[in-house]
Amino acid sequence: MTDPDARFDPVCPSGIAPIRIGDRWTAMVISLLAEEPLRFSAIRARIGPVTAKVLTAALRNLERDGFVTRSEHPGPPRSVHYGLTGLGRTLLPAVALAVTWAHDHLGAMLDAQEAYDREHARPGRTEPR
Amino acid sequence: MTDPDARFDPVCPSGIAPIRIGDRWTAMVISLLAEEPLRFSAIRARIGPVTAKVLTAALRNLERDGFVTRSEHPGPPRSVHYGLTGLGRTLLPAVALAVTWAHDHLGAMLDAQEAYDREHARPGRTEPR
DNA sequence: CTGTATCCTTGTTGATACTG
DNA sequence: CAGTATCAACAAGGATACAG
Repeated sequence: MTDPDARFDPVCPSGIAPIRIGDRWTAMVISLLAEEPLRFSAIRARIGPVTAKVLTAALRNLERDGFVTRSEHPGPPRSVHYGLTGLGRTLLPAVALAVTWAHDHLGAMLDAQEAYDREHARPGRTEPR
Repeated sequence: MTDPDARFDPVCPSGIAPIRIGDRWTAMVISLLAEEPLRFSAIRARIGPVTAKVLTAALRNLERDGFVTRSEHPGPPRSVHYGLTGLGRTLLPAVALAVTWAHDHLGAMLDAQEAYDREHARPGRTEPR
């Protein structure tokens, strides 16, 4: 909330969390737009490593589902603003729950995975990979 | 709760809902096991159209994540029982939220999609596809 | 600046056949 | 009964180049 740019990892740090909202970038976009409407380049800058093509696809799906609005402001240079709709806001509790779950239980899940892998990776051999 | 077999569609009716828990069958499996531990064939019968391979993969992932336990009872015929762990139960609120969201807002989302498709499908031509 | 057009890699889901 | 082994089909995600 204090950084102007590129911070992020609340939900699905690389997609490891079991609770997902839409595709890979949907939850982040919804989180960002919940605070304030943003233009394409602002969203992209804050999310970080996402190509224009993929972010465009995510925003198109969001728009098609009725979760975000898209408004063009002619230029040049032109700008396109995206904002959350009321329907889009109904997803915020789900995003919040995903974040809370990850905060509370992701570590336990990762530990369980490690234990499982240790136990099921060729019994008798201690070297992983 | 009264049917012994094959009923289902609470979460992700075909994967259209935007909130997903794990892979395609994870939410259903968790919902089923929340009521009572079940054996492989029972899970499969209740879910319906899922192949043994895919259900096995889902259960393996669930086990690896520490969400379900797997206990073998030698036969023949043998049986393998699956049950929810405490960590697995932490996902129940997420499943419940997904079901509630779908109940409350899936219709609006579907309507938005229809409207979007109607508007963006070749303006001037009324024929879809 | 805000995308679109290709091409490519990877992951997910499933059908089918077979095994302890 | 409870899986495993293969093979096939498809969608998601991304790199790169280009366009309005």
